[in-house]
Amino acid sequence: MKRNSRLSLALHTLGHMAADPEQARTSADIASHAGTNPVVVRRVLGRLRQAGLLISEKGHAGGWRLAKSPQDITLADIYLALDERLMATDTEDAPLKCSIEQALHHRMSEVMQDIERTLIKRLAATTIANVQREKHTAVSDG
Amino acid sequence: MKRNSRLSLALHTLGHMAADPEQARTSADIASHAGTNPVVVRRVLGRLRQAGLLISEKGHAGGWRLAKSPQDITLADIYLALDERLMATDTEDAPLKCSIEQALHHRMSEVMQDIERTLIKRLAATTIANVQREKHTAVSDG
DNA sequence: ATTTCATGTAACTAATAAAGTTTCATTTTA
DNA sequence: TAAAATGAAACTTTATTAGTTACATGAAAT
Repeated sequence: MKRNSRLSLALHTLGHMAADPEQARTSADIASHAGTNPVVVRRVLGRLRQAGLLISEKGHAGGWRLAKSPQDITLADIYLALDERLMATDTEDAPLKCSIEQALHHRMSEVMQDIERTLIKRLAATTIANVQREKHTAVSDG
Repeated sequence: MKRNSRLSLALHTLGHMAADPEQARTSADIASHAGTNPVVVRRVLGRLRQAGLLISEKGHAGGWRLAKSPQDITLADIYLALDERLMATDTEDAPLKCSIEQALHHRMSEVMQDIERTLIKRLAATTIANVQREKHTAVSDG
């Protein structure tokens, strides 16, 4: 338990959905397939719904479905929807007393922010449909 | 408490040391300046010592000192010494059952690893002496 | 030698965050 | 109206990190 597994769960679920976009899936089904709990699934997928990636429907034939075509969902969308951040540290917030401290922190933050922008650009280049397709041929670099 | 503050403590301490490299500092002094505990300081600085960035000496006039010139210590050295990793997730390890899961995870891992390499390159471009110098003029972008 | 002052380290406690669980209200459809 | 699904609140469990206590070790000063 513990270590952030939201990204794992999201990738797993969206991967399956991209392979068969029409089929609605219940939290219970997803949970049992992913080896976790329906409430955990609803928590994670709820974030993806808020980001406009998924649709959920209550009631009898309800469940979860992609909100748009697999070609229109990128890894960046998923990353951003989960609100993950690189390197959770005090680097950004915190009071910061000395100017000496400030200088190094400021530089580190600059680089981190820049890297995160680059990461998002890179992730935006891959859709969940892309990866699906490549799976059937061979997995090459990007 | 909690949130990873090792990087903060390391940057703070090395920043001061870069400004006055000769002076040895005790864990107690560093801790009181940083608002934490001597044992916590020894834990964090111990990693920097293992990485060859610091020297510690026991006994009377003992304490902590830079192991090399400030110009030879980069932000990458610090980052690597602390063994921080971008995005702590299950992305890498974990068993991975379906091939569908594997495809997305693999792609995500590829991008993350590539980004981390880029990050380290970027961090390697700044030494703690650099930042110190810039502090006295003005803090500009890099 | 002995005292003093420092690190090194082990073991424990406290706080925090995420996962897992229970429970129930709400909504939709058969 | 009953059944099946999500939504969400409240709670427990687990894992990680910071903080603390205690003491062994080593080096220097007296």
